Parts: sequence; structure tokens; C-alpha cells
Amino acid sequence: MAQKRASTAVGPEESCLQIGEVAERTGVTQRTLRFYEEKGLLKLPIRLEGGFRLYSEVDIQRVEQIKRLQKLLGFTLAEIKEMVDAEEVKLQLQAEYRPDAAISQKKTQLLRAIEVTERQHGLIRQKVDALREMQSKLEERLDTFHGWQVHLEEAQAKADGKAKTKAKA
Amino acid sequence: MAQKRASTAVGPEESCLQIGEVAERTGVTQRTLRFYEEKGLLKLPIRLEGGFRLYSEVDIQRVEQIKRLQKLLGFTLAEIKEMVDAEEVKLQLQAEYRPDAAISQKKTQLLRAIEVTERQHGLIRQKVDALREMQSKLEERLDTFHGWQVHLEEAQAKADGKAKTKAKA
DNA sequence: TCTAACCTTGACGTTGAGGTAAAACATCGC
DNA sequence: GCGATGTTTTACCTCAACGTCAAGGTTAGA
Repeated sequence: MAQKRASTAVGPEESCLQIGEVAERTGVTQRTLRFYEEKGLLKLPIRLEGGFRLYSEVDIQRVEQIKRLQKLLGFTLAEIKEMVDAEEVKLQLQAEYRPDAAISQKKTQLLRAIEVTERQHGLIRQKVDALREMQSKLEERLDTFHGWQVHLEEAQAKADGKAKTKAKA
Repeated sequence: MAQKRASTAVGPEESCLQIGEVAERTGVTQRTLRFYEEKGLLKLPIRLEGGFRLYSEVDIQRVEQIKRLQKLLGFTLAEIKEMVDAEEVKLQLQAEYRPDAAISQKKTQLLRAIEVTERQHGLIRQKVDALREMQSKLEERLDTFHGWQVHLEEAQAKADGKAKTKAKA
């Protein structure tokens, strides 16, 4: 362990994790974190004077989100980027909600965000539908299998019975 | 169009589509079909004397299944292979159900098939759950957005009203 | 028989999503 | 100041899932 928490260098409330710890806690490699950054999936992290990246808990959550979207749901990193971008827009709108200059510009941004969100929603519904269909098919198949299993048990019992009778005789 | 349906060359009931037509109907390329074959996702098709591949409707269905699993649900071809292999086992068991020699062997196979199917089922449930969570989050977000939208409209109306009053004065 | 359209195998290229290795800098505890 | 770790950038490697020629064989139809 070479470094402790550099907890006073940047801001008062940031959690300030270095890349190694983020990697460990999220289960991805450091390379992957840099790669995501390069691809715009993670925003450029603040740096220590020496150039070391400093992450926050929010970043960790985002990484976990990315992994879920990718591994569980099969989205590509490009699609995921679109999603996190939309999220970014939301946060931005949320933060800048007070200083209400340029209302019509905000309206445009908002419309864009809504559009993206609705597309995502539709995409997900498609996936859910497909999954449900698969699921019911699998259940059907399992039923069939169990039926066969019973059938096989019976057949075997009969065969055994015959064998025993023969052995007795 | 250089060839017609070679409908009498192999069997009486097979549909006999050539690779080009299968590609067109499924929306994948010929290269992809050969690739799937190479990877064991499609069984080796029967061939015309000249070596041309001949597919059936069942093959088309399988290709469509593969594409769904892959694009919609994010399974890798390796995972998909496992699934279609399981399906193959099922068909095999189904076909060989009559000649009931070696019952215990069949039981083993059946157990294996059940195991795979149940794993798939669980996997899919996980995915559905994750997707549902995402979906409700998105709906929540859309609600927020629409609220903001209304808010912005009001703000703009107010601003416009002021402007008009000023212009009148 | 000849040709246009279709198919074959083979080999190399590409893109996405990282892995791995190297050389040099940073930080901490001593 | 030094050594042990931890990080940084650069650069090349890999693996999956195809794309893209290239060179040649096949088939139906005029």
C-alpha cells in the first residue's frame, strides 16, 4: 500500500478513490476504466497533481450500471454511451434549472432528452417481450421434459419388475 | 435467376432453399450463414451434387432464433450454441423415444437437457428483472421530464406575456 | 455451347471490447 | 533519499463476429 486516501486535495465532499480501488470494487480492470473514459462512457476524472485519476462513488455506480447494461442486457458500448449521455443531459438540466435564461433552448434540449429516453424505453420493451416469449417456451419445454421423466421412470420400474419376477422364477 | 427450386433432388418434403434465398429471407449474409455452420450453430446442410447448400424452413427458423438471441438479448454465439445444442438433444430424444433401449442412458441425457434448460430459464429471468427495473426508472424519468416541460411552457408564457405588455405600453 | 447469375472455398481485413507489456513518473513509509 | 507499490501513457496483441475480395466451379436458359 503506497498511498492513503488523498482526501483533502480536491474538494470537501468527493470520495476520492484511485483507479486501483475503483477497479477492485467494481470488478473491472484499470485498463477497462481508462478505456471507458477514452470512449466517453466515464467523464474525465479529476486528477491529483501527479496526474493520478480520482473517482467518486458516483463513478463507481456508473461503472456498475455500464456492466449491467453490457453483460446482462447485451447493449453495445455505443448504445450505453447514448444512454449515459442522456443521463448527463438530465443532470445538467436539473442543475441549471434555476438560472432560467434561454428557455427555448432548454425546451429543445429537453425534447431531445425525452426522445432518447422514449427510444430506450421502446427498445427495452421489445427485449422484455422477446424474453418473455422465450421464457414461456422454455417453461413449456420443461413441462415436456418432466413428463418424459415420469414416463421413463415408469418404463424402468416395469423393466425392473420383470427382471425381478424372472429372477424369482 | 439462374436456378429454380431443385425440389426433387434430395427428399420429398424438404423445402430446399439455396443459401442466397435463405440470406435474403433472414436478412443475414451468406457469409454469416457459412460462418454459423462453421461454428456449429447450424447443422451441416445437405448439398446439391455441385456442392450447393440446401436449407429447409427449419433452418430459417433457427437463423431467426439466433438473430433474436444475439441482437435482442445479447447472448454470444457460444452461449447460443449451447442452447441450440440443448434443442438438438430434445429433438433427438423426441425422435428416439420409441426404440426404448438403454433407458438409464436416456434418463441421463434428459437430466442434462433439463439442467441446461433450467439454467437458461434462470438467466432469462435475471435479464427480465433487470430490464423491468430499467424500464420503471425510465418511466419515472419521463414523468420528470414532462413535468419540466409543463413548467417551461408556463415560464415561457409568462415571459411572453410580459413582453407583450411592455410592447403595448 | 455459351453466358449470366449463383455458389464454393480460402485468405485476409475490420470493428468492438478490451488484455498485456514496457518505460517512466508518483507516493508513501522509513 | 530509497525502495516498494501504484499510476500514466504508448503501443502492440487477441478474440469474436463477421466483411470483403479473389479465383474458380455450377446451373439454367437462350
